[in-house]
Amino acid sequence: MKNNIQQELIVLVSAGLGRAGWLQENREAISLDLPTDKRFGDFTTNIALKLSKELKQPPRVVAGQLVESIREEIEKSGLKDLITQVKVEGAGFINFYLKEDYFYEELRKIITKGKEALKVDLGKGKKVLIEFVSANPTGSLSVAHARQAAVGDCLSNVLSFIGFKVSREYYLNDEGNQINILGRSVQLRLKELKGETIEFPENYYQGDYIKDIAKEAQNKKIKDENLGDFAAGHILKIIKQELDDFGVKFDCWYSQKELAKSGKVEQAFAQLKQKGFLYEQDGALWFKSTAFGDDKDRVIIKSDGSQTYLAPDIAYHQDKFKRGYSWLINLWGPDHHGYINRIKASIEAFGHKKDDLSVVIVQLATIFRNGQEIQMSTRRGQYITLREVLDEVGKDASRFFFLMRRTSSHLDFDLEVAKKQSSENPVYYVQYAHARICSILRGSPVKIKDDLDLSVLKEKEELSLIKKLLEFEATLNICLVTCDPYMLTVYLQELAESFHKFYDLHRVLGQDDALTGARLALIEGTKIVLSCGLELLGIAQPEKM
RNA sequence: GCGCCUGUAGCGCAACGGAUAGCGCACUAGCCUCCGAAGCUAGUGGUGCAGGUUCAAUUCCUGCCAGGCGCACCA
Repeated sequence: MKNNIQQELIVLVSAGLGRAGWLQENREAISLDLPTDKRFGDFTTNIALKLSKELKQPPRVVAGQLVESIREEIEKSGLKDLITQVKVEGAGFINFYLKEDYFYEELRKIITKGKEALKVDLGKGKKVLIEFVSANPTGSLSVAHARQAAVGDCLSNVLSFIGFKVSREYYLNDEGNQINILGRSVQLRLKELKGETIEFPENYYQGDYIKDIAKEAQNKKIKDENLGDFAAGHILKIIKQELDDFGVKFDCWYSQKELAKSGKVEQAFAQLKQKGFLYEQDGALWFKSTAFGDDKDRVIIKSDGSQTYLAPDIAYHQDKFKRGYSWLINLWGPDHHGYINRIKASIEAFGHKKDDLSVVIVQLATIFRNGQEIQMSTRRGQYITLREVLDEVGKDASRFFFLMRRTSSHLDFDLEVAKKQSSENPVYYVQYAHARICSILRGSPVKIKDDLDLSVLKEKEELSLIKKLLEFEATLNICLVTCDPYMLTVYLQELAESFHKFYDLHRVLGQDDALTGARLALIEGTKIVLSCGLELLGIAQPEKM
């Protein structure tokens, strides 16, 4: 839809450049954008500004000549009847003004084809693996995980909507140090249950849930050496339930323990060794990550013979590619940013491109309660959990909240404020628009006909609402390019605003049939886009609230 | 010390390098005999500091100031 006309306009500009004799091979791509200000046409290009230096002429002079060439090209093209004006404005922008018929036809596509009309195949079936959350099964999920879950799930939704074949994966650290410590923590609580006086080490897990697990282990007579696995399994069930309640489902839970058993780690080492990227020093085995731009080489087998965390992770990422994924996206916390170079080095060592892996750092959400920051410490069990946020704020509001900031930005979140202002949360603003539309549609005696005449929609608010609907596709593209779904939340607020403004000034029902019919179609189209956007966010689309 | 993130209105946040820097909360003044006032309209008020690149800088680069996070043969 819009992509098509955008492409056609770019061809026109390009032809205009050719006519003016300014077309060159190595010129950067012609950009044709939606103007930031709606008064400046429907599409705009700054190509004349870019060219002015090279041509040693003032921008407006260049633009003036170019616009003449473009006009001549338009006369010869199929767009002749759709374009009302092309003119130079501002510093030297060339702005295109489209006939309203174009927008009416695009709206008609949305109401006749529904959500299908909003789809555009940017992914072409490319297989992408999104790994996120991947929290150790040693305690309930924190708000940091909650934000990752919201972002990862929504990004997955968006990517599948635009034609990618997406798998959501959770890497499960179900063995190693942390699991051992977890097991010993339970063991100590067991001793405590038997009446022994214990001293609880600083680095052990201290939350009350450990005591609950200890009681259950006692009932089931779990042997000491199995306590770690038992506790991890127990906690994993809790985590799965928390994610489920948050509306996040994973396609695959990838077990580190299974990976270790499979021999894939050793195979990966053998390949790296063959390629000359491993060496021994100080009794340890090192990966030569500096060959790919890392600051220093990294140990993968310690001098005591055990593996570092990096070892299985190298094999894990290699295995992702072996499973047929050509694009990997990892959502990591900011504590992992130093880890990016070494893991990218590893995929390059196996012959993949650095950009085949996109690492998105999801910044922390800092939680306040009554203005007081809550310090996070998993081991002491002092942290706000996903569960608490869900219970206090609800799924829809909390998902929207986690998504409404750029993922790379910090998020401050006072639980008390969020609760108190919950009716003023932006999610309600968007949902309210949807419910309002449903209410009008319910009360309408008139039905939307396929052959209705939309050209009666001439009011400013009507046209800007239609144009806003057509920006949906560009919004999804921004989410793709930035690997960040937050722009969708911004867009939906703008769309809701555009609708509310229309609603306030113009009545839908009770007009003559032609106008009521057209306006019903307009709000039906708005409902479709709102509903689609909310669905991608994983948020309810209430018909009443 | 090194690396990453962030400095925009009283507070919380927007702005592919573009045109008059937007929105919510708060505050002020209005709008329901009429499709949902969880809404709309108007007003108040702003780019941390200093340079640089550019026709154009909130955006890119350098330095400084401030806040957050991370810098293991931990996971």
